[in-house]
Amino acid sequence: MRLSKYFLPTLKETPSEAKIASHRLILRAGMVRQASAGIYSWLPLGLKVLQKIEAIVRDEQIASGAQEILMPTIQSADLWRESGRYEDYGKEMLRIQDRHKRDMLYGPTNEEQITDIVRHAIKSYKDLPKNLFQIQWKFRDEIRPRFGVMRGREFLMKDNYSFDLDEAAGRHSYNKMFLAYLRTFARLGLKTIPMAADAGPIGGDLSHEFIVLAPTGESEVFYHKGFEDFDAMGEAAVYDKDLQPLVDRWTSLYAATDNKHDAAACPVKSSDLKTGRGIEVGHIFFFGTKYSEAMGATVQGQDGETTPLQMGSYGIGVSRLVGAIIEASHDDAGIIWPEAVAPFQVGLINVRSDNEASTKAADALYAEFLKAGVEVLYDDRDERPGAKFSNMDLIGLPFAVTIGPRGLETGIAEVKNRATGERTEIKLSGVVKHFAKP
RNA sequence: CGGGGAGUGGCGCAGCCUGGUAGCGCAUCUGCUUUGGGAGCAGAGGGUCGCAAGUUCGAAUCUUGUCUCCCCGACCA
Repeated sequence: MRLSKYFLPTLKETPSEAKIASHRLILRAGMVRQASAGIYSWLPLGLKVLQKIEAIVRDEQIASGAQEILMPTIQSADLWRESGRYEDYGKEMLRIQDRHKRDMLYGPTNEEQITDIVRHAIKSYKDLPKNLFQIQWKFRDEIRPRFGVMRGREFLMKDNYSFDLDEAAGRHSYNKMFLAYLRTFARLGLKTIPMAADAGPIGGDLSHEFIVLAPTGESEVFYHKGFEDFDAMGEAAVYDKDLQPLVDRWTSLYAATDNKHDAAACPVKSSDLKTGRGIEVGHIFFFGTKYSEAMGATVQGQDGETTPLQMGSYGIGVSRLVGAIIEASHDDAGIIWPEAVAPFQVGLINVRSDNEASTKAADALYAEFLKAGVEVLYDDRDERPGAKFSNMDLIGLPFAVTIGPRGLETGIAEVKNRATGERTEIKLSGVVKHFAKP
């Protein structure tokens, strides 16, 4: 993409309302624009990142055996009356009426809806297990939205729901998601710690939160230093074996957020206890028959008996992850994207767009990048070098390739690693090869 | 929902106390000079001062109402 044609409204100055790094940076980098409190439009650069995160989340869901569906954002109040949550959910739920004065709502989550789908379609134990997921916009009318995209009212969420015949099978489904979440966040370049959690309004007795460690996270977290040696990517994606030992290992060490942590009662000796800051990006629940009983979602077992489905639900805050990743990875100059979610892999800078040789070389390199299938953002604008460098640092592409008359004298380009700041000189002929995926 | 703060050009702000018809920096446009870390000079365009009512000869400025946004707290993917 040529920057001269790209819609990328970056800001030199920081909007006054943004107090935390990720909020400041998504605005400055031209990724989003606030529409109203807690509601954002996604601009090209931001949407690209959102979609990359979405793709990884989707990939790991599918790898775990889940199947993708898409449910509506607007739901009927009647379904929620069946589960009793229409009354219980409170003001967080946005309630609306259609032209016939029917009560509707903008879904804050979809347990009722999925249960309705499944109870009509699944009648036999032979249809189980099933795990269905969607990546869909949700709306929760937060008392106080803040932190930009990290705590919006409208947000993109991956939610999925497992259905099993008995509790043991349900726990296996739960464990699958536990593993899938560890892998998902690791692929996104994040260090996460699972923590035992209250089930909250969704209900149930088995629940874990996944907390991303970020120096500017919203809550303080306490965890056993042993977590630092755990490697989520090392967990092979084998889902049909017994996953309990793996889950046990990841949950054997102490971890708690500040509202749960009691320094006096903490079982970990202080030399083993680490503190940091974190952001909740995922939450999984196993709640058994809470909804299936209330809504009559049952199957016949092998013995002919009718039993309610064992269910779990699992969420990942996809749009929140955009903010969380930035909180975990930025510096004074701007964002530092992990390669897996970077909107472009490489930024190409022509420092002297008035210089014929420089422009020719940069144009040629750009064409070569495109041909090699490397995602490249080419700053071909007639701007001063300083403006181009600063802008490139701000939007945080993993690598910046600089072409200018000075390097052309010896036939080299400068490649800068955004994360490390390291600069290397590479022969022009070898630049694209350096980035092309084999 | 409790407490605090702010709405003046795309962004950041001054002006308000003490009413007299709107200003600064950045950005934008034109021209010239410049060009390896957010250039310089000259010129130009752009504002119902959140909205509504009121006081007044006259309101960005005073009064009342209202809407929106932000920050701190309790709650949340």
